[in-house]
Amino acid sequence: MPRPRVNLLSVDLIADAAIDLADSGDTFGVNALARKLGVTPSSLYNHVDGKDAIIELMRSRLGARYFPEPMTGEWDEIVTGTVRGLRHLYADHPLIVPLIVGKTITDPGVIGSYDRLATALVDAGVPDDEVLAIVAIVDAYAIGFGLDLASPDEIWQPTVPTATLGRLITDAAHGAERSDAAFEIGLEMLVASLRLRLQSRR
Amino acid sequence: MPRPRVNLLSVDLIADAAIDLADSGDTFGVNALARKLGVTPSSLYNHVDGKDAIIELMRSRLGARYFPEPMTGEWDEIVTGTVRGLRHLYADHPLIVPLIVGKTITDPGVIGSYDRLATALVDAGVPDDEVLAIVAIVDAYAIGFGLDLASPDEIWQPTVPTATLGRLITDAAHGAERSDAAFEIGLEMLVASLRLRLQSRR
DNA sequence: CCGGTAAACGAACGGTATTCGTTTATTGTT
DNA sequence: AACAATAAACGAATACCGTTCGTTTACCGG
Repeated sequence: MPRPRVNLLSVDLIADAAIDLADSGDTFGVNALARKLGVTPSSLYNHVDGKDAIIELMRSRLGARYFPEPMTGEWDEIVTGTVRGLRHLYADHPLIVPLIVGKTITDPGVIGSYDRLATALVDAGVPDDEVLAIVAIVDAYAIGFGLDLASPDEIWQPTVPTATLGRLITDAAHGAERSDAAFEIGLEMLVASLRLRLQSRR
Repeated sequence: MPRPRVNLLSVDLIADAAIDLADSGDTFGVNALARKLGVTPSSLYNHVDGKDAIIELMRSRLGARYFPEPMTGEWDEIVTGTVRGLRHLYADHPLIVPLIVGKTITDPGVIGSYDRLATALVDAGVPDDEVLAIVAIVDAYAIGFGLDLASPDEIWQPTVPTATLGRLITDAAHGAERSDAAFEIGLEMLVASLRLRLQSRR
């Protein structure tokens, strides 16, 4: 097929299809993505730089979707807003997490979000050398709870009898709204701890 | 080469070499692992069930290495001990994290560790439907801080000017011991929050 | 009208994980 | 001691995967 009259692909189309593909549970890859788009794998390289670039594109697009505008307000509002946004993102797209974990973040929009969070913490009085750690905690907290909400029965798969875990796993499947409540309480605890930490530094 | 007089491979040899390979930063894979062991890829399948099984084996071996005996004591000692152990594990082997994240845990030893943690929390009075969430938080906290300690300058890679992040990243490289202090404080906060949560439930 | 750009394809390359059949050393049994 | 079964290595083959490159051809600007 030569160049078609109307383009079959675009960066946004690829990003959206990639997110759908990852969400579907089928193993993620360039070939599968091309198949889903009804296109040859090589065609994708006219629009995008390869697999890693596509993944970074997914991060960017989801970031824009869940953080349409910069967080504003007091530092604690920015923290809670960021954590809640991340939690929703990871909960809605849990299978994206293994793809992006450990990969370097380059997207300017996402970098900007973390930068604003870091700036807010610095402005609030958090010592420089703890800001990155706190940002990491915030991120980890959201990831942990997002996964917990979305896939409670797939993380552990006991093949031997357990004292507690097996029972909890079967019960937890029905506790999504309870997980929600626990998340809110945990978030409140997190922010309270940060407030405490700030006061002791002043 | 036929069957050699003395075995070239064993499950433990494979597991250790796999951990070394992942730690080295070279892209992890069965072929590369076989190369490192001076052996054909197919030979590995005489001892091991494939890539995922090897990864699960790494988790198991590292678990045994960092948690040689079951945690005992009060619930808060078990929590802090587990988090510290996980942190050391992830900090010493940060490149393992992307390999194991999102993959189902089947190793009996590792399952047992989580099971004992869950049991301790239940015994301490944590409501059933929050135990899994807390275990997930504990895990996420360790992962987040482990990565923070081991690779502070690779997580973010700003290509545009930032207000705060860029400066913090360059400074943070020299702050490993500060990260250590922040970790301990964060851990103390975590346990304090759990204690508070327990009291309010009684 | 014509030349350059760009978007698709198809073919090919090197790499990966995995399977299967083979050789042969070791072990256990009669 | 002879022999069968087991097991550990290899080599070849398979079916992918991500990526590159050359080719075709539609579109757009001068």
